[in-house]
Amino acid sequence: MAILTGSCRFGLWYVHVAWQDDLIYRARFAREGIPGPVPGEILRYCAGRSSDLASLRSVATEGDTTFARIYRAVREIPCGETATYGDIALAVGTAPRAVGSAMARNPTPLVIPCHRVVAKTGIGGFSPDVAIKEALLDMERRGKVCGASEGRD
DNA sequence: CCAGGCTTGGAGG
DNA sequence: CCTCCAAGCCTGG
Repeated sequence: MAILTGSCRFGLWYVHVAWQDDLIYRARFAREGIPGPVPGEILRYCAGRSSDLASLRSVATEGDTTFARIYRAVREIPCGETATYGDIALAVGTAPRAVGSAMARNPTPLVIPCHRVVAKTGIGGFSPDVAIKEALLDMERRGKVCGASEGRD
């Protein structure tokens, strides 16, 4: 079966996803949408409904490179919570700056919740727009999207 | 090899 | 409180 591509809306943005079953190859935020399906969990998450992004896998966590280890550590941050670049660096055994680089190049945002990694003093950065990060964190803090899709509400 | 990145902590005004 | 500066780590060109 071939890799699927599609997008779904998130506020003023669209999330483009390249995937196959529960494995995500690529995700990115863009101004325009493209036709095609996205995984149900991502669809529900973007709609602000109960979902479980942790059930999805990312190609970014494969291998034993420093970046892969960073992505695995980031993936363990619970929905609704945050960790600093320094926290992740300490856990992985690298420097905060390296964590920042890894987040900036995260090939699968959402699946690798780089939006939950904040600076020690502030929210930190997020491309293409830090407003997306704020929206995601705000949404998670309200608990609506956290947890398996048990529907309800 | 070198620039640059979603950092951080310390020095100094 | 704010600006400036260097240490430190990794990846892509």
